Amino acid sequence: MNIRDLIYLQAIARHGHFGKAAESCNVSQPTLSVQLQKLEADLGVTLIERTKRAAMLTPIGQRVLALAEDALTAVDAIRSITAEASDPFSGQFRFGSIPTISPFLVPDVLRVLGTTFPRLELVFRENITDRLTENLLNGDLDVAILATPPVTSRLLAIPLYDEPLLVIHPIGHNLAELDKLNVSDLPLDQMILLSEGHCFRDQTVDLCRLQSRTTLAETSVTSLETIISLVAAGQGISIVPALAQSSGWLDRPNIGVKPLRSKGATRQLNLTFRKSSPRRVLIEAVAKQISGVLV
Amino acid sequence: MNIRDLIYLQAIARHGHFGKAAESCNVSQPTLSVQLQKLEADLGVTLIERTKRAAMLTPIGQRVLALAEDALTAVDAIRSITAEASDPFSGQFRFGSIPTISPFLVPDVLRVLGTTFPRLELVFRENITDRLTENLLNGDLDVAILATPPVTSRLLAIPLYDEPLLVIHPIGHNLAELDKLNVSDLPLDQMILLSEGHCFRDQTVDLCRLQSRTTLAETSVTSLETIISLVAAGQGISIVPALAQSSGWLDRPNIGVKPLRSKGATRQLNLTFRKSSPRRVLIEAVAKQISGVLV
DNA sequence: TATATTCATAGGCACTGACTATCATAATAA
DNA sequence: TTATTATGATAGTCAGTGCCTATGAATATA
Repeated sequence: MNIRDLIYLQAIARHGHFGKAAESCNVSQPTLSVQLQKLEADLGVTLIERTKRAAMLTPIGQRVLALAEDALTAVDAIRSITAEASDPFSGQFRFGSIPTISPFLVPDVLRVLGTTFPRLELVFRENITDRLTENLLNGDLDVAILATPPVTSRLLAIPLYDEPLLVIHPIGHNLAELDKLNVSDLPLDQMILLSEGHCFRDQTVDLCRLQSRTTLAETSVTSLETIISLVAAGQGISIVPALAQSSGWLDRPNIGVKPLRSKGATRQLNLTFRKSSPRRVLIEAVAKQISGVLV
Repeated sequence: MNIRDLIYLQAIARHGHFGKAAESCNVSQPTLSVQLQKLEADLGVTLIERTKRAAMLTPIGQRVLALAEDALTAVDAIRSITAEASDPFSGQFRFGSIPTISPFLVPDVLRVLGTTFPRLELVFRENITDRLTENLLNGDLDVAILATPPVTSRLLAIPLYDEPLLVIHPIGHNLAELDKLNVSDLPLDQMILLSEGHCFRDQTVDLCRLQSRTTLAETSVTSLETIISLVAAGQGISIVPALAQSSGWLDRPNIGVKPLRSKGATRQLNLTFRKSSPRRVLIEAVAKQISGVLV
């Protein structure tokens, strides 16, 4: 059986005439004649009763036609949804980002992508790097904005932004007197860190060459917002990504901000996606737009 | 697009693996690979995202698969109903007969056909010859039991029974004294006829060489049952088919029955059907069974 | 690094669907 | 009836397609 055969059957039934049906299908009459015979032989029943006057459906032919039209409806639907989806800038676009990026970036990204790609249906998901990586690999996400390079060769990353790191401290803190800060200047026992699982915690710890056990118990919290509040309350110092400042999160009365000058005191944001993704064109366009937001 | 392609898509989606999918379809892996590429090129979208680890559906691939499965369901249904219907002795069988035959014959015919062809779904319709002929020609009936030969070469007829005609008269009528009746013996002015449209009326009139106008007004009625009752009431005489007697319809106190000996005083019952009917085998078997009833 | 796995590609072959030309049969007109 | 027209079926031919085997490229795994 064949979709074409079903269309032929439908045409013959509609026209009641092989010649006219053939014309409507843009094929010759013998083609229809032969193909219908094959279909009937295949199914083992007579679908059309031929007369010199009219070609009419048998009872079983009517039932087959009804089902054939169901099938053809589904096939038409396939053609129609794929015709829409063949536009690379349409359809659902699922992207994720980590908690230390999303509050500073996602609102702008959603706005820009929404206007640049109006036919895209944007779906956003926030989670830690490991979860987002899983989502990427099993196809639940199209892209993720991460601050770490891909952990597997199945993923690719487009660099978005080399983000400086900042030290924040209470206004009265003695760091306030220094202009240019180095990691070696920091009183590491006063550092407030994010809890485990956050890649930004790992980066901070690596940078300071701390044993992660040293400060875990008392000073790890689950969000940058909490860290900022604690610093503002004079409970310690911390390192935060620069986007926090440009988003206005550090504009608090009791907080001092200093750039961190040490070598490697940046984190590289990138747009990560499956190497096998069929939406490469769209993803690269999206990366360009996000980079634009970050200028 | 092609039904086979949809099956391949389904298999790849299920197995997440071209090789296994190919095995399940009993084709080689390159076949699947090439065919899916063609399908994707045809539709203009990527349906499957290929990895060395797994072949997974894209979002549009999932939507296409859902519709493909709708189509395949309909196709399976076609295969299943045609497999059933490929038995020539199954399915709906629509037959008709004229009013001057059905009361004597159809009950027995229904019983015999029902037991001989248990998978047949019998549908019966009674009407006059002209209507039944229309029904035959437009495909609303498979066969009809008629007492006249086909009016068009598009219909064929299998002879069933050469039915004698009988004269009925009131017991006290002077015909009662004659043993063998001829048409010339009949007092034609006392004849009660069926109304126009009934072929049996036409046969009777032809036989008696009456002008149909002569007796129309007073003595035409719409059923044989009425005729028999009128004769029983002494209102006239009539000619009835022999089956009326074997069915016991003439077993009434005041009715005398005499065979009509004239040449051509019979009517030939036959099973009429479209020459183009695809159910020739079944129809011939049915004719045989009806003939059996008539012995 | 070597091996195994997986999907893609290339070349060859058989089958199928399409065409044109023609036939057989039936409906219609002369 | 006989001639004409119309319809579906058949025959022969050819191009396209689906399938195969053999092989390649890229990745995962030992």
